[in-house]
Amino acid sequence: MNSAKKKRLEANGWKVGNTAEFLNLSAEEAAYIELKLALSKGLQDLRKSKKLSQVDLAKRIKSSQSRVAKMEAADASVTVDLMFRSLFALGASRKKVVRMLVD
Amino acid sequence: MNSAKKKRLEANGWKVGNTAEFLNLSAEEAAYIELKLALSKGLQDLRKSKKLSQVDLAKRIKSSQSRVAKMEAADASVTVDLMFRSLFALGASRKKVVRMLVD
DNA sequence: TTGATATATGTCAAATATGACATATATATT
DNA sequence: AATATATATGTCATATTTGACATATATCAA
Repeated sequence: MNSAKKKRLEANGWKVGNTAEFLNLSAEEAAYIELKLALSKGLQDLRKSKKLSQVDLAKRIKSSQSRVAKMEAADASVTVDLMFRSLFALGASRKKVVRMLVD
Repeated sequence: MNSAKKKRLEANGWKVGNTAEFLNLSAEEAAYIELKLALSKGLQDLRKSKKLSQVDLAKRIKSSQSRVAKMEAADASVTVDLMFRSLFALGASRKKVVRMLVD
């Protein structure tokens, strides 16, 4: 957004900011959520590339289909811990996982 | 280790393998532990570079000195979740954290 | 449409991680 | 050596995460 449009919007009573500001997220919270999103995307991509259903993956990691769905949705109830473990269980190397995390 | 030495040791009843095998770690477990180790090192380095004590960091992340010590020791009782959060709380960007994870 | 298969969402008891605390052991500084 | 300050380690009640389950909603083929 250019500066002129920003000023115009602000003059009309709009607060202009990024997504984090909109959601009232601190920098830490935003970074954590971004991390989760990157992991959830990476996990889904990897699962699909292996032609596995969520049920298949759930069996492999000794979890349940619903939890896999939640991981892929970056649900607030799942930790990045479980997501890393799942990626490793799918055979992803650390290098590969790191590559998922760099923009 | 070369093949000849390996055979010699095996002839004497030694099992020859890498650290993961020695500790009976699966590839996933090994990757997870390596991740933790990288994070614990990165966390300690960052904290020290900011001249903060474990107590200082604990206050910032609303935890306790003992838990910070455990994070830096990659203790089994701490999750990588808390470690990522702590790094972000110290102002580390995702990019910076990722750099900690690439060997 | 109907049935089959995959994924999403809500709930909950059980499992695990957490901060707090006590206390041991380092590591300075005097 | 003595004192102060930092870090390590063990324990525990409480909080959070977990797998499991039920059930809703897609997605796709016949």
